[in-house]
Amino acid sequence: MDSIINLQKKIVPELTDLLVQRYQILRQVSHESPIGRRALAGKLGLSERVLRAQVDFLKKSGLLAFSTSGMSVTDEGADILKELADYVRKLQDISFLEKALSETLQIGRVVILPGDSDQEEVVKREIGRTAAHILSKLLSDGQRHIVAVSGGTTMAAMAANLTGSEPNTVVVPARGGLGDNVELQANTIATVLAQKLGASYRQLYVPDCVSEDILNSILKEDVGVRSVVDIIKKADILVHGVGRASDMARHRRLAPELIAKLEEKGAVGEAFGQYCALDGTQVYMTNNAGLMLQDLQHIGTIIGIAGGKSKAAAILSVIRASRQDILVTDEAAAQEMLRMAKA
Amino acid sequence: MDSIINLQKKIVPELTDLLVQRYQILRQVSHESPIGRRALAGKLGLSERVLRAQVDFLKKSGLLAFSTSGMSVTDEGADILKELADYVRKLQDISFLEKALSETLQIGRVVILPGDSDQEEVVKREIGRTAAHILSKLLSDGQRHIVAVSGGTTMAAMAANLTGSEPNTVVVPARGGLGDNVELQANTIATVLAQKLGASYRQLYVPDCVSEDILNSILKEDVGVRSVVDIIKKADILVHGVGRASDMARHRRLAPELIAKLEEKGAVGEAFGQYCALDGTQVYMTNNAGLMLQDLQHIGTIIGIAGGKSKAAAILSVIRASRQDILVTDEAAAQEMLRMAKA
DNA sequence: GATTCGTGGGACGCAAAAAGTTCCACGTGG
DNA sequence: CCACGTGGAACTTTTTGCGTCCCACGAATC
Repeated sequence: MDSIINLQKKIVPELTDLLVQRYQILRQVSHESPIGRRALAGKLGLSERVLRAQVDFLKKSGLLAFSTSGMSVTDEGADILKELADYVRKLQDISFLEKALSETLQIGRVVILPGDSDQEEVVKREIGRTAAHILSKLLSDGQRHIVAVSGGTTMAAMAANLTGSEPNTVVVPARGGLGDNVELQANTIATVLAQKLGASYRQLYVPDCVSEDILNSILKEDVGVRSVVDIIKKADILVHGVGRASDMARHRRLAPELIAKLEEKGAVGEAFGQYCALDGTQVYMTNNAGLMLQDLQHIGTIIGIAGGKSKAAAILSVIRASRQDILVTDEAAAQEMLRMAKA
Repeated sequence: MDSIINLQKKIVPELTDLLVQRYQILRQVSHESPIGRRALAGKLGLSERVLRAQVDFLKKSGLLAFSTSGMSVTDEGADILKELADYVRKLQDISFLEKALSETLQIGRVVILPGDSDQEEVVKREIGRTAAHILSKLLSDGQRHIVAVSGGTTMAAMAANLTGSEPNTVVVPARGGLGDNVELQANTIATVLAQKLGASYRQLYVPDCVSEDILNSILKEDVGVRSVVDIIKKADILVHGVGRASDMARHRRLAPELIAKLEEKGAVGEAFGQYCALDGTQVYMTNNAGLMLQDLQHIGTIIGIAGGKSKAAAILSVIRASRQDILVTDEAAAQEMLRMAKA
């Protein structure tokens, strides 16, 4: 049942509005019958003409009956209305979720894709594709942009789906490298993204887990790293994924005592090197070059992309710790976050 | 799942064509990729422009990818296509059924409504409503029509749903009265129908089960009956229901020996007084005034309306026995009839 | 009993979207 | 090197959607 709804949203998205509109008309009529066109149009905020088109259809379908005193729903219409209720709720839940999340968490724009990334791999792809679309729109204003990106599977999904022609844009990693899987490193993502966009890119080769002294000396002496860091600090768009703190700590092979410390302080989420607790406090930041928390306020647009019920706490912590302008996530994460935020 | 499909067919039927079209495009591309617009449009019998609109949409949705050698489906498109297959099959089954039945039984037009009248009362209503719509269209050509109707619940459902303004039309019962339930008699149906249409009507008061002698004397002496019969013989539209032979025989309270004879000869279906066997032979005809089998060939349009899996054999027998121009039935009956016709 | 209000139905006309048509630059394969 | 089929785009025609106004009619109120 859910799969059908998602399928339809994908293949005939224009149906949703129409269906919801007809449902609303039917419902309104059932509550206020008999009611005339003009009054109904007023109630629903529709023009009389556009309402008439729908009403004529519903009449032709035998769901509405007309009398001299106005229209009312037929028996069949009442049956349909009852069945339709569930369906529309499912269909609408998402836009409702988007609004609720946007208001609760003070995020300018929330986009939610149906499903759960944890369960269906395709949802993560969908998040990536949607984020790609949003980024693409942002970049297409003709101005020069500096885009900072993080790593991760979701970010990779975004990069894979991006196309465009933005020769003025520069793509940089938000922070220095992150071990293991090359394909998911910020540097790699930045490269792929830049190539897809026809943009230029700069890379930042700073290993993780270096001591502060070594890092400082690199920053001082390595003019290549210096110049890239300077560009990063001037980024006006930041796109980042979100990881679960425990996963990321293990992934980065942090020292056991550090992991213990993170746990103790309640770190649940991680984004571009900063570890956050559920209440939004920053618990720890990896010792690396690139964007710092204090840099975020100067960035024009911060886009977070992450999904899956298991990541809800992580996403929430990151949102609370930093600012967030656009969030692209999935239904499962959104519902869980809303539940947590209320508690 | 089925309920959603029916719901959508009812509330947003215009989606169906669109969805099927997009599905067909996706499928065709997946089979012949890479393929270009023109070739694809040719294959699908679409104009290039209308195909392009759909193709652009599918591209925007990330289901189709374009290269210099043509278009092909993306991974996501392939997933969608797979899921879509079941769905479209369900959606299309009916139009497929309509075509198959129309060809197999040599009926000009077959209209099938989803569901089973035996199971859901609402389906019978739907059949009536659809038939009403068709009749209404037929009558609205401004010409003078004589409409002959039979009795039965489905016919009553049709009459209930009819509206129009056809003062030139005359409605008559196809044959003489049929005992018991007044509301379902042909005379009553004709009256209701005429009133709903704003048409005039004539009634035929001839009791069932009279001897041939009495019938003949009535026809000779009763000038009222004579004149109505003359009108009936000139009918250009016949709308009739179909009954199961055994039900009708019991309903008409035929003599036990006659019932036995009917059974022996394999009567399964009944329509306006004629009993038919499954192979299309006419087994028996009630002794009454009105339309005879030989009159049917002079009638312009014969519309049969009946549904329910249990009536499949009856409908099939009647179709084979007489001519049928339009058949309105339901999915269950249609499937069963097709199965029988193949066997 | 007259009047006024709201009803559904219908008609006109403009604007925007859809669809038909045609052209062109380009990559591919012979 | 050329012919062919491609995608992209521009232009024109047609259709449709929708705003607007009007009318006949029944009901309720005065």
